[in-house]
Amino acid sequence: MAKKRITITDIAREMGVTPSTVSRALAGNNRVGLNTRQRVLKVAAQMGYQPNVLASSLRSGRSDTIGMVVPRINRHFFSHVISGVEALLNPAGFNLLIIQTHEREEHERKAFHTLLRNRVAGIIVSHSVETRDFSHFQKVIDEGVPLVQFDRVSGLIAGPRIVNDNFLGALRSTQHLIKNGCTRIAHFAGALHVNVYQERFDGYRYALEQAGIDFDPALVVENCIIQEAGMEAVTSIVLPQKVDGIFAASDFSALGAIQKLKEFNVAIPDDVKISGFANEPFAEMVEPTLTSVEQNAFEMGNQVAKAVIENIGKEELLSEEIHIAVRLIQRRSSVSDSLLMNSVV
Amino acid sequence: MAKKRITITDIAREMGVTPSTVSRALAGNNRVGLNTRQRVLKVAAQMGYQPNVLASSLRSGRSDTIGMVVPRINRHFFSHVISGVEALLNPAGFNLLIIQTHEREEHERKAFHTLLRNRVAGIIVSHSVETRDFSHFQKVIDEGVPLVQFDRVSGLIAGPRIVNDNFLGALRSTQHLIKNGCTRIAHFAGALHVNVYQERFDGYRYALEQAGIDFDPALVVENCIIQEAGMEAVTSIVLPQKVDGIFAASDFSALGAIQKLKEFNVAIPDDVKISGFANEPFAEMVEPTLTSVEQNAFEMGNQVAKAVIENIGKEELLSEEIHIAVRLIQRRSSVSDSLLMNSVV
DNA sequence: GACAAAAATACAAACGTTTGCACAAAAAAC
DNA sequence: GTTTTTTGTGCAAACGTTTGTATTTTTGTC
Repeated sequence: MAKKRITITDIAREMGVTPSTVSRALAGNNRVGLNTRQRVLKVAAQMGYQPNVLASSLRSGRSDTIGMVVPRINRHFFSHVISGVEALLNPAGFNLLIIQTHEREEHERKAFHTLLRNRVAGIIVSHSVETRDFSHFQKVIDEGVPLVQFDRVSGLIAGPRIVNDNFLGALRSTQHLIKNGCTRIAHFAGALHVNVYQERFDGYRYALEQAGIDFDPALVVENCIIQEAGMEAVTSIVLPQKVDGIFAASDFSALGAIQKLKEFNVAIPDDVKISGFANEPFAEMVEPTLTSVEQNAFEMGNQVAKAVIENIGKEELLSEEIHIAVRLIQRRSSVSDSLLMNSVV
Repeated sequence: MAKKRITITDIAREMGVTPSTVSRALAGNNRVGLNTRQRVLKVAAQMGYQPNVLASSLRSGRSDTIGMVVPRINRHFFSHVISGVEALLNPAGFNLLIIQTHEREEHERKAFHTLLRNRVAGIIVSHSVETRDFSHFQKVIDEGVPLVQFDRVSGLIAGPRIVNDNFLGALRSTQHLIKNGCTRIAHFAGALHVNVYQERFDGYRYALEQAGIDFDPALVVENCIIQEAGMEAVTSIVLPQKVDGIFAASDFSALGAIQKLKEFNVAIPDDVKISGFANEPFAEMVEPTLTSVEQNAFEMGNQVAKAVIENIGKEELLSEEIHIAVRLIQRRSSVSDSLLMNSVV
């Protein structure tokens, strides 16, 4: 395997200078003469030199790798945040080490260890749904590595937090159902110890309150974010409770509800109106198309990248919380009118 | 930032032994006494020691990081291959550095450079659709880094190739359309310089030939893999040419066709039968549900991981091509019969 | 108890960089 | 023409490990 790699010393020997000069030349240090610098660059290219990042980082104590820990990379939302992060980080000379936790707290802890052992310059994280103990987050900070949280964040941990405006999205979504005539609105909630689901729940309750509709706990389905749960909720809650609107904290459970309701020949949106959350790609493919709250994942990624870059080398993390605006996309699952148009609310 | 980290030397000093003993103890080397080894482990844990992978890799010349370069991480297929790779690689002590190319050859080249600079132990790649020049692949091999290609592979490059049985998938899919009565079958093809699309095209042609149906070049739409292209193809080819079946090399173009045909009130599957490729999640959400060829992405990931592990440290790459079986999933877009059932073909 | 063999540990160099400091040569100032 | 400043380069240590060899300690044998 590994053929002998060209090192800075090889170049130095070849040119009759010292490694330090070569190093400085490659780094663009202006303490080295212009023509030697150019010669070095030429020879390096000629010899096929590839800098050894390991040696460089070890000596300099700096790293150009940022770790990113997410529940899953194949979620529409997360993959777009990743793209947004890359879009700023790569031009800035950093690269991303992505690890998925598959929603397991244990994997999340392991991921943090791996990243710390690899001496990353910073860590970006959206925690797993299992995570309730955030001591590993604190450990990262204690090691002096900047930690940026996004989307699913814990308020107990210092540092930047980039979050969606879940409350407002939920509020607008529920208000939209009310405006369209719903009075018994069920909520498919997520795990309420996770901030995003708690906030969506809060938005839902606030909308009801504002409209003078009594909150009925019987209409809230907890842990209802996957397709199957949405289907079940139809038989267990939606039909028996004569629900006429569903605000789901997830497009997947909304999808399950649509499918199950169709089986029962319940008309959507005439009998039951539905809106989801996250605007998954399938939202405009399902029949009827699904009203949902779109999150600006790419923009969120940009803000995340900005935050992490800003905090590298800082003594103390700046603990700001940045809210990313969301917009409600109205589709056929909640509006019968064929004059329907997408509208930003 | 970076508080002082505990090193092996700190532990050694604390215990009154030398760093080499600590190193060997942590590595589980049996040249160090049992009780000192246990003492070292305890003290290390106590002091919160995190090994420095950079220093370790630099000295040992070994790395526990594998690079993976894919067009996009949010494609159903690729994200599942990634999971399959992780499933074997993580337990084996490796971690994955994932880089997406967004289908740009330039990004692919940069990704390779980044990985080589980081001295990864191996590289896994599925090339971008733009890539026609594979000199960067060769460079990786010349550097002595094992390169494993999967799905989209180039036959010009040595080393393991893990591929789907595209030919057979296309063959079965087209035969299925023929069996269900289609005689004028269009093919939505991809870029034919990419092996997967060429193979699907070949399978389509072979099926026609076997069935005694003349191949009509007018029914082949090149570069038709995205949704919009599928919609366009309906007006430009499908309707004017009185096509009664479509074998699409991509679920996305198949989806576009379904949507457009519905606009024209063409009955699916009665007037036109459609089958796609890749079994994207939306295939069973769209109306009518879409017949497609499922690829065993997770299994492919396993094979990829196996291949890369096997080839680390090898002098010469073993150039085997492994084919992963696919299966046709029959849905309503191609079968009117309500007695339809998923069948492995 | 002397001696060899085996086991445990220490020593020191190496991996490929970066970087503070020393130093020489050239340029500028007097 | 000497001194000062600037500019360019070299020297050598350091980053935190790993590892071949040397050395010490322990164990076993007679």
